[in-house]
Amino acid sequence: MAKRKYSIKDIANDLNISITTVSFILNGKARENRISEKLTKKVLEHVKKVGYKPNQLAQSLRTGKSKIIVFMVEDISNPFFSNIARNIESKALENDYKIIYCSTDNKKEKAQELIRLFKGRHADGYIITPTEGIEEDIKSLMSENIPVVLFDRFFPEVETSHVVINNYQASKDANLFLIAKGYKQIGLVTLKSTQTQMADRLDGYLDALIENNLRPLVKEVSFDDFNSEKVIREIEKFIVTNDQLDALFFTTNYLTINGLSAIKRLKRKIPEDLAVVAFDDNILFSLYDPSITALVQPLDDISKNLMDIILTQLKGKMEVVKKELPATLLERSSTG
Amino acid sequence: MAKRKYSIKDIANDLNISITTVSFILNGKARENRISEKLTKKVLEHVKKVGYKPNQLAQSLRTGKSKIIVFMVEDISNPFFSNIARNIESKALENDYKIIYCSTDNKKEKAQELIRLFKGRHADGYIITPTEGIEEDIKSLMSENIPVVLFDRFFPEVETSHVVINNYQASKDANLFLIAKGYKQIGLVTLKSTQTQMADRLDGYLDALIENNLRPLVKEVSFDDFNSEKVIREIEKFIVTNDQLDALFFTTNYLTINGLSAIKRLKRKIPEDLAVVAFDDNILFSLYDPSITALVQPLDDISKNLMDIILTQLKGKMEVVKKELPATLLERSSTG
DNA sequence: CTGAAAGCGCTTACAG
DNA sequence: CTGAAAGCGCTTACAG
Repeated sequence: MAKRKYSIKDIANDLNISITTVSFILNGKARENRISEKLTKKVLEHVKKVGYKPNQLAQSLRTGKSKIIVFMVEDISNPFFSNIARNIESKALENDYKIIYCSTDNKKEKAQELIRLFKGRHADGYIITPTEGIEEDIKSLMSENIPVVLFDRFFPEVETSHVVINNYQASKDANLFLIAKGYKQIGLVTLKSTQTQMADRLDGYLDALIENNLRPLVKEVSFDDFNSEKVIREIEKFIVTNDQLDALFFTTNYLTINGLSAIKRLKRKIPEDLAVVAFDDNILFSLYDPSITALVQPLDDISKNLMDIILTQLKGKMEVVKKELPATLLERSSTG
Repeated sequence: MAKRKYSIKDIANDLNISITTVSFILNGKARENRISEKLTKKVLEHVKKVGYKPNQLAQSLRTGKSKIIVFMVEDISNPFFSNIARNIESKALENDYKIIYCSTDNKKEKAQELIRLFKGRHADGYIITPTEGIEEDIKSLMSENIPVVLFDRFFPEVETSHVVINNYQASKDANLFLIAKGYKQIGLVTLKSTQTQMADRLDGYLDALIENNLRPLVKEVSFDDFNSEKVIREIEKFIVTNDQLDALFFTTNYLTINGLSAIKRLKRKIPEDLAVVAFDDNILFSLYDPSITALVQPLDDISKNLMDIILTQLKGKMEVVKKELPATLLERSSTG
């Protein structure tokens, strides 16, 4: 096993001072404890020379802080989440925090179990895409003054920090864009979900159509059926049974991908037979033939805001910050 | 802050026994310390009733184990890695381990810094896609008896457990397949790299061509230039200056994606003008028009083997296990 | 200016 | 069968 590590005690011994003094100096409390500049410098130099690193475990046990931030998302293998993961990881490391990730599969039970698990492990903070039904778990974290930031979606009735997209406006704008292009029968393919992001995307779509006296046509795919083949068939059926459709708006990445499969199988031409707009971008959409018009989420900006908020809270400023960032409509070839 | 947690001491108090006894029972050492069945049962029931969970931090400090496995990959936002991440995460959790991930960007310095960081944090084990030049760091971990498993690539001269793909054979087979299909001028687009996986893919290609008296034509994109636009242009140039090419074999996911962009810009038809085979699959390849023939890596199998090996080592059996798994050629439309 | 000592919550060698 | 005690490596209130 690893050799016994060089500890604060060894430093104290080497320098013939007490560990208290070493600890104060290491924690930047030399001044307030009126330790001489000379001694401070001497200790710091020695520490550097021997390459001493405090034992994080012991610090954690003593201070109750683990220097761990939990990044709990729906599915880490979804590029939207893994790209954000990538961004926050480096920022966390810079600030001496580690990120532990986990995937909930959007299942309430799994989310609750994970929160319980990490509470037991004294995680210092949480960045979460909440599943439905975990309001109480979030509240309980907050009542213990543990930093929490939600993203992608949130609970309107729970006062939490969050970073989301202007789902309503983005969705509405995308549909107004389709309408302006002359499309008259725009179908919506979305997930059966009461979560804010989905509700807002639906509302944006509905309002755009209603304001223009167009008839909404909504296909809700249920999340439990999240099996590609099944989803593809559901979308195929939706298209076939609504022959008047001339455009489709998909509310997520995955739905779009499955929708493209469906359209391909039905041999419908994009955009001649059917225009397509996707919520959320994907490398596939830029390379697809034709390329797919998409609402692009600002990944860097989302990541930056998430980390800013959680780091501020970790420093003890427990204010609630709510950010709504704009998605950008990137017009490509799938919309005529 | 969080209320003081219910500790082993409280249990001992509640039940009027010593913490030693509680600890033995909790750690399944009741039998060997000849603690009565009756008492054992009583303690276990009480523990369950009050919902006591041992403080992992204290256990870690005492035992020197952190229950953390580091998952250090090239880039967690690459779907190949995030899919494996997803798989190993659940298995780790089942076994009471957490996964901390980090991305090296394939940079030696970043990899070394991260290993140093996590050694300081007493990570229990490491799953790593090594960058070039970190042989000594890997050796140093192993010399301290810390479990390490490499994957995707490894150092032939360092005796480490690893899980890789049969890169040579897969690459050779894919090219033999192209040759059997009648392609005569097969170009290779690969990364400038001395790492095993790249070297083997190159060798497989070379042998397939040479055995069939065909002339190899290799384009090496340098990794530092890993900027999409630049890569696309390099590939465009490669295609244009080698007009006799009738097929391209790409050695990675990203190279293929950029290659498809290049081919599209040049308005070459796949497979009529140029056949395409990709090493590693991607959702894009199945939906692309035409769909792209790919060497599919067995993600589940890779993940399973990685976890099996590391968990065995974590249990103390420090044997070196080397796994080479087969990639499967999935024939689609891009190869005629 | 500086140090001895308590304590975070565990595990385990030792003693009985 | 069971318990008192040391110790993992820190931080910090208290005392001088």
